[in-house]
Amino acid sequence: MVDEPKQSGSNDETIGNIYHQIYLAVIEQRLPPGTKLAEGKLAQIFGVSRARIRDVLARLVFEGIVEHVPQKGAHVARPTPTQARNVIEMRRMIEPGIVTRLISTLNDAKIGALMDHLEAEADARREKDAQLIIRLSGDFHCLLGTLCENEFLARSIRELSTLTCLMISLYNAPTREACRDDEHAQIVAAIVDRDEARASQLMIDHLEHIEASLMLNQAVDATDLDKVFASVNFRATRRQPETVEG
Amino acid sequence: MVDEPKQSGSNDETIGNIYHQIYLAVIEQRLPPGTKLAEGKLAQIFGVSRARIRDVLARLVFEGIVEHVPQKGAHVARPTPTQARNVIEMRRMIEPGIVTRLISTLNDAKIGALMDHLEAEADARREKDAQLIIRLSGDFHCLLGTLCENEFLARSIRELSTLTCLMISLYNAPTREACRDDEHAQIVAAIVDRDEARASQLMIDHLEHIEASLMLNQAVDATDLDKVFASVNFRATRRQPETVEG
DNA sequence: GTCGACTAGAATGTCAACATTTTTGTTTAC
DNA sequence: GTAAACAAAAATGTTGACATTCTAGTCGAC
Repeated sequence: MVDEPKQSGSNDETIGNIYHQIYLAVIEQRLPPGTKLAEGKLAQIFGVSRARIRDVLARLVFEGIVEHVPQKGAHVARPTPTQARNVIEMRRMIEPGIVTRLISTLNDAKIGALMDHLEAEADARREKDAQLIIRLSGDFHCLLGTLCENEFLARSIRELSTLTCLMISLYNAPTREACRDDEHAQIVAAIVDRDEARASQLMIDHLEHIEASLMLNQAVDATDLDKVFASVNFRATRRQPETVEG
Repeated sequence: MVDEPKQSGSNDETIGNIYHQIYLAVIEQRLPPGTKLAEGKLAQIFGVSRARIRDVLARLVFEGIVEHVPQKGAHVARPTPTQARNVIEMRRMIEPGIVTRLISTLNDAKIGALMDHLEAEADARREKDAQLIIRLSGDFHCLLGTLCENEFLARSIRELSTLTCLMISLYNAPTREACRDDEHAQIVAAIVDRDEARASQLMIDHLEHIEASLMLNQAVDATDLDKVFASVNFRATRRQPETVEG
């Protein structure tokens, strides 16, 4: 009669958990773009078989968070500048629609959820918890997607937000801040006022600020190392050859 | 030096091929919504191991074309009325954007591709090839997505178009036609004229015609059988109970 | 005749072992 | 000292077999 609690919960739960942990690690930049995700190591770390890890990686690949090259393995994705522009462009198309739809179905519970989130963001900013700030900034847009009660919109914005995190991690100018402090609060204010036009416009502005903060001109496309060390005079930085002989 | 051609091509190609064949079969309604997709049978049919079929099914599940219930297996998806409305709603958001972007990058090659497609659709209609008509109707929207040169938009509209096919298969009123004959041609005409406003409006009208042709009120949500026979007086249709006593 | 339990078959979930390819480290020739 | 060639190690790709779960068919009790 009584459900005997298995020590590790259902297996389906386990792989969802693994997915979430890797997902969070990518979002919070603990696994920077380009990081290799070796199946064997992950299997060892999470105490499951490689097949399970393979399923998780397949899902991450499908969502564009991870890139997979045959016989080479999986790596955290490195969106190209073109992809970055396309992500923002698509977000400009659907996010105004999301706020519009959210306003048309707004209720007290949703307003409460929005307020709670803003508070959490403010807290993270006060504590200067960089990882948390990044995560919550993305979560804000995911929350709007969830609250608008259209699962397809919600999934899309979630995937695009995640990619945006990777883009910021790759291309953000250190001097600028990708997410200005008060923009989310202003958007929420417009939503609560049920001012569709203002909310949509603020959202578009917000997305354009994000795009503007990215330095997409200096293409760091390739395998990293080539471009990173392209301007370094290799010989000059070595120690002088006087102590070395054959 | 010379590449020795393997008899069956690369394995990656093989699973892409299997995916495509199942995908086409779903689109063309040879595998109607709800059809069970047993791993073992598919493995036998395509001459590959079950693991390969599993990968293909996982991808179809990700795309929403196939539903998976633990311990029960995979079935061709049966979008609910709510899902159907949400799919159309999202399409209303992104497809005007797609035509706008397509117009801004239009060239002769793209116009040629659009014209070729219209011709193929007309041919299929002349030949009254129902399966081909359905497929090409969906392909039209995918083509717009591809031509607008934004991979994320292209993927989204491809997935949403596929789901729309399933929706039409489930909910289309037999008396109405989901895709009016000339609407695609009119949209293309507006695109070639570079008239963004008209093209967007025609696209929205087109999507609303599709939604209007669906009978989403009579919810056939559940496992099919329950609702289908809900209004049937079961006893009345049986033979009279004179031969039965307690 | 209906309902329930039981049993045989089939399908799914999982894993560990094997084959292939890539990468890394060492040796050898020039 | 450089560079190519070879060898060892690690990682990925793939498969077949086993365990568990669900389904369907049969049998027996009331």
